[in-house]
Amino acid sequence: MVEVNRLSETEEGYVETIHGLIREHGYARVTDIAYALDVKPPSVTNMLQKLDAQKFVTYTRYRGVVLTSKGKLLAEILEQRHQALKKFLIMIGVSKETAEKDACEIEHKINRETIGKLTRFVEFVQSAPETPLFLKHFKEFEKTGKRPRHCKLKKVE
Amino acid sequence: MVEVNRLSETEEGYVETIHGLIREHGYARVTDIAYALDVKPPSVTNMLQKLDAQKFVTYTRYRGVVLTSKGKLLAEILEQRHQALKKFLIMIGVSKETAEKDACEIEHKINRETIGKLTRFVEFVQSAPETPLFLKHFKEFEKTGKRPRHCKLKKVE
DNA sequence: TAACAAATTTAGATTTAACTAAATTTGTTT
DNA sequence: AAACAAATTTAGTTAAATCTAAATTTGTTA
Repeated sequence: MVEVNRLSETEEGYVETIHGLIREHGYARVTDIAYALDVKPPSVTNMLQKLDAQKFVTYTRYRGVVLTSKGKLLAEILEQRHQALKKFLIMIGVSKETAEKDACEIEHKINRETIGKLTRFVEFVQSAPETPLFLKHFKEFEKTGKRPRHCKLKKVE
Repeated sequence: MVEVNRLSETEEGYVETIHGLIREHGYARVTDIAYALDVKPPSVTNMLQKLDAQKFVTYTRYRGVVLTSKGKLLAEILEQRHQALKKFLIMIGVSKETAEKDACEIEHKINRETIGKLTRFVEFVQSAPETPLFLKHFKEFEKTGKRPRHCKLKKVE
């Protein structure tokens, strides 16, 4: 696994947003980054200069930004974290909107160990041939407040 | 459910720490808060003044701090969040140390909806008479990288 | 091509939460 | 009680990330 210097939460947010915009529109303008992050354009310019100094992006005044390979690597790691978190939250019944928001916040805070476990947990559940029983039971538990009567089960054959 | 003004992550951390120290030692000194949060004493004094202004604590110069009922309420909510998160992380195999650290970070970020689901999920799992199958299977999956062969199960009787 | 509008950048201010160094208060010890 | 050490507070600085207002650049349109 490759290491990338730890950035501030805010810096990571910019890298992620730039990555997302480029993926969706082919480019990332100052105005669009500002809109996506709900900040004003001067704040974006400021941060682009910082990220350029750290070689996460290549920034040319008045022209635009692209991610360096270092930036792309970081963006991909963040994307993976984001997806794992979001999938997990949706899995336990959090709404898509909240899952999206919370994944955004949490992904910058969480340790490698935790994100690793969570990723594998999501893989585990998603690799199941059908919705695992425990999730069905959890839904039931949520509705009724009661744990479904312990299902006595036995392996066939 | 009662509402408490949303504080900054930092402010919440102070309230929580003060609560913890009082619970454990009966009082919370500036020096101890500073040590617990890994900041210097002047930073603590500064924050105590802010938290007092917002009525989360009662602070008397040179004398000490106590939580107001508003502060206690917030601390209890944070404590619940913290415990739910920590339990969940430990449940999926994160080490106690990392679980503690990450719970600390995440608890200030997460939406009410998410923490609600997570809390109920933890309750659900912990109310099981024994370690649920899916957790055993997940452990297996972690070790071998493979999902345990779909266990064909059938209800007894 | 000159003028204009939109986008971007610069300059400088603000806020939050930290810090250091110096001053003050408290409590203990002689 | 005086002196001293430890704890706390004050004063003033710093850094990160934001903002507004004003200046600059770009690209389009008359």
